[in-house]
Amino acid sequence: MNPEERIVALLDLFERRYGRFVWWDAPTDEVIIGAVLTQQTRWENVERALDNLRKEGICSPEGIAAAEIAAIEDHIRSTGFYRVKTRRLKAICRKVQDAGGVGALAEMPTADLRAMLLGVNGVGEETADSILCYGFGRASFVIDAYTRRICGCMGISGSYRELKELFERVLSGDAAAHARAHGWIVEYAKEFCGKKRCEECRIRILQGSA
DNA sequence: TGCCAGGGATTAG
DNA sequence: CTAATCCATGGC
Repeated sequence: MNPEERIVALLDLFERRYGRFVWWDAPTDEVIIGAVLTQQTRWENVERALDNLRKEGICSPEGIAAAEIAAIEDHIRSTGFYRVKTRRLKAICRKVQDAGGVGALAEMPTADLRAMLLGVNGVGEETADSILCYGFGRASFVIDAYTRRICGCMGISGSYRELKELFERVLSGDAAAHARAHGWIVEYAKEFCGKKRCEECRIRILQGSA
């Protein structure tokens, strides 16, 4: 099987296993903030921080932009790296505001919006794609550590761009399919890519030969 | 107890 | 372009 065929087989396996569920369904405001908070951090710890921000009514670009540094640091401490993340939140929220708010961003072409997000200090490719895919419903595939791990098990490796383009070729512009596929990868990886369960993982059989 | 989590920036080779 | 290091809390 060639790489494209392996991805198709992988996604078929996932759909049969998990069905179609929405992995991350949150308002655009929260996706922008959550995407930064989840960098190198377990989601459960991010949820606590988001709860804190919601209670304070500052879980939005406007809220973060107006809030005190020390207050934000305190609310997001559970996510680790709280000082850099506060700086990053301030940076991206300021940028969103300057651009006219999320409503204005929603009107932008995907490529332009992606370039804009990447221009923010603290927003790399994965964070930008998460925001595009889950916050703005764009067909922009997210490559994370899990995706790399699973691709590696199928004998597929490559740069961020190469892997992203591989998935996007297979998913052909279907934004909802992009969101589902990445969600499946994370669920599967959490279930099987811990040390022990690796033997139970069925992905290796997708390598095929030749 | 030590290791690692849904990264990114910076610096060095 | 790859590798190492820093950022830091929380859970198993």
